[in-house]
Amino acid sequence: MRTTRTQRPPVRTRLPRAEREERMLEAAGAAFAARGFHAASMDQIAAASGISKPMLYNYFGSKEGLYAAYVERSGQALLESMRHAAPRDAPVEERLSAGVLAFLGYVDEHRPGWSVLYNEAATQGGPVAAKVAGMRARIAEMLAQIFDSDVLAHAFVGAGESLANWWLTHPDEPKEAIADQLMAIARISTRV
Amino acid sequence: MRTTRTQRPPVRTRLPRAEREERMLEAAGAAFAARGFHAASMDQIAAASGISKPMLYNYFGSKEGLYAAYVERSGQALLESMRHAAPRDAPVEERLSAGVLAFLGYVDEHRPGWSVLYNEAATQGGPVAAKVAGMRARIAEMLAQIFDSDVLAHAFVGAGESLANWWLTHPDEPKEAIADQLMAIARISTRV
Amino acid sequence: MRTTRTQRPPVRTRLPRAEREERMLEAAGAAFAARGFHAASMDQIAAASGISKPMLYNYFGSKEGLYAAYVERSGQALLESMRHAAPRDAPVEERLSAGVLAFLGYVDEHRPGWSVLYNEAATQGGPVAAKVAGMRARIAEMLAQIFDSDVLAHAFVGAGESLANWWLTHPDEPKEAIADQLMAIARISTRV
Amino acid sequence: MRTTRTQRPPVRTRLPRAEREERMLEAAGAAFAARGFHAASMDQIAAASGISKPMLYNYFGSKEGLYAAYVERSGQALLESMRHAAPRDAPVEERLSAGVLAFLGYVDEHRPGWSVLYNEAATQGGPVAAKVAGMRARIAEMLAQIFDSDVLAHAFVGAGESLANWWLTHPDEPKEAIADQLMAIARISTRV
DNA sequence: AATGAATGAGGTTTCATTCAT
DNA sequence: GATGAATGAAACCTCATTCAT
Repeated sequence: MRTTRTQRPPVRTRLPRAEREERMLEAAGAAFAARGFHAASMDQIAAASGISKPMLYNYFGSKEGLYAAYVERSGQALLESMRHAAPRDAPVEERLSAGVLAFLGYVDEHRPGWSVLYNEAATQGGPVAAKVAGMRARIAEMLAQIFDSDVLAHAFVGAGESLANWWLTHPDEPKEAIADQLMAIARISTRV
Repeated sequence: MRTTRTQRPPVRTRLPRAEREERMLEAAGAAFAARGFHAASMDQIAAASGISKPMLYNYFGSKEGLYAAYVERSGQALLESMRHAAPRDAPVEERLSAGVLAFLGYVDEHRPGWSVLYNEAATQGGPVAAKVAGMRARIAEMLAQIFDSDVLAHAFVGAGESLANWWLTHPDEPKEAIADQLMAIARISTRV
Repeated sequence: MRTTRTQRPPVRTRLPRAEREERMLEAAGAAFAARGFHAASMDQIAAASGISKPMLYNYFGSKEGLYAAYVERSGQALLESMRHAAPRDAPVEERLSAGVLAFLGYVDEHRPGWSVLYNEAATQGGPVAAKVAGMRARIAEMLAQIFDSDVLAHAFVGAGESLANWWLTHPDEPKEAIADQLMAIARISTRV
Repeated sequence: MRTTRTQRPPVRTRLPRAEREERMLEAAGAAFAARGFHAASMDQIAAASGISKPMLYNYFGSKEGLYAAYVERSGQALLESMRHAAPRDAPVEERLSAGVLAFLGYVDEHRPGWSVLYNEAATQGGPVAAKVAGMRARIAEMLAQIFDSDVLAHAFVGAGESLANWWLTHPDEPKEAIADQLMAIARISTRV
């Protein structure tokens, strides 16, 4: 009447912690991107990841915790991919171009991640917004070194985000074309 | 039991319909801007506007209806202010400059409105998102005529939005300085 | 600023009280029959009767009052129509037959009335149920004089109600055929 | 904090699913019978069954679902009790008599169930009414085989229902007496 | 470690009823 | 007498969260 777990391991192998976490974050990202933070429900996420709700709470503490973890992971991945796009000692223009391409590549390959990051830009309040703002600031810093201007750097970030979103609804446009346009703006801006 | 505002209203002056609506929209805007659509509650909005919940429903039908009305009003106001910023027959650069200033002015004076418009840009789903997208598209069209390029127009919109948000956290910067930077980008972009 | 009503009568003639009441009851009956007491709303009834809600309250005091008035009127009309169906000094069988036909005639011509009377028969609680029970009791009494048995009288009432409802969903059957069947039961019952 | 019923349950014994369901249906039946579908509230039912509202929704999906489940259960129980009242190969009169007694027995022992079934006969609309109508039709069919007449069968059902209700307010009358009267009507009707 | 089952709290919405004119 | 406009109260339902196993 009660299952025994004494002797030989039962059939269902216990997943390693990392993979469990991965699955949860994946499901959470899909839900958050599709319906927004509030409209996504822990029930859905648990069901979609095939893992029970108490596990979600065990791993992430709360809905906000799960959200924060997902945002964190997405942000880190984006930063990482941009940072390693070109060697540090490459010429400025090459580094910028590689960064832009990396950015667009990330958006293309991690739509939910990008979607959540972008939407959360503005959701005032909460420590999550701060995290996103911080990440954006770090990107802006990277650019500010190039543009020599905070304002221009922010403008460039906004232009990139806007184009990325526009691109998502015009998928025929090749990634390189988008990147070229952005580079044109950048090239001129640096000369201002 | 409720305070009256004027001199000798016999008992409790019935507010004219327009003013009531105005109050509700004001409160709704504040709530939506501060907490987002889902997290804002009709209870809060009713309390903040000093009007009972059933009235909210009587005027706007549903939470979505109220939201839509607010987005509509904010969008129209922004468009209007940009459209009338300069005479139609003024030189292109002047018109653009006036539009940019009008845009920044609106953001400055209607933070909740801007906040809601900007945040809801991406909240997928719902007919409201469509409305916001439509409005953004109309702005982009206005610009596309100037830039001769959809892509550049969208990039410019994004740059403007991003700068507007950056500016909100750096209020010391004068509006005109921001506008100048945007104009610089625009000026060059048109020459590309 | 305030309408004057001093000299000549304004255009919209004031309805006489009786007709107003009639209209309200008509609309109320339709609503109660169609959706039941609780599901019917005063808003609908007011709208359907073309008279404002405060008038409803002025005339009937409350929703229950309106309901009671409608039930009362319907019950009286049914009783009346059965009572006057045949002269008091007619032979028993003729009186019964006439009563049965009058009953079916009422059901046919006043569906909402009948519907409300029949449905509310059992909705326990409230003084309205008592009124319906009373009316039914009076019909049963009329019959008890004929059948010499309370029990049979109630059985006959039930049979009649059930047939009436069955008939409503089989309108092709002529009224007289239904009446004949009922009479057959009655005829035998009296001889038991 | 909640009382436990048995001897040494460690803390708060988790009720088996079946019993929980049973309790909910019991409380629901009482509420529906006493106040009708609309007037009964989920809050009351939850409180009366000592189980939280979300559980009600978890088990039955909605108020209508709970209602449907209760009606279904009551109807099945009534049908079952009538069907098994006498062996299929018993003489007609014996079967009918046993059925009538079973019917009265059910009414006597399951007042709320009967009350709900009887009231819902007419509540127009909804899939629940259809279910009740179906059950009544099946009873009528059983009878139609005996009476050789749809009309008489329906009349008999009505007579039975009416007598059952009359009996509920005259509990001194022995069940067998009521059954005898019904049988008398039936006996004659079959001979018509 | 892992989960089915349970709930307090709060959400949107509607309704009968009543002012103030 | 007559009504548009207003509201307190309560309804159904859902969700993040946590026991008890």
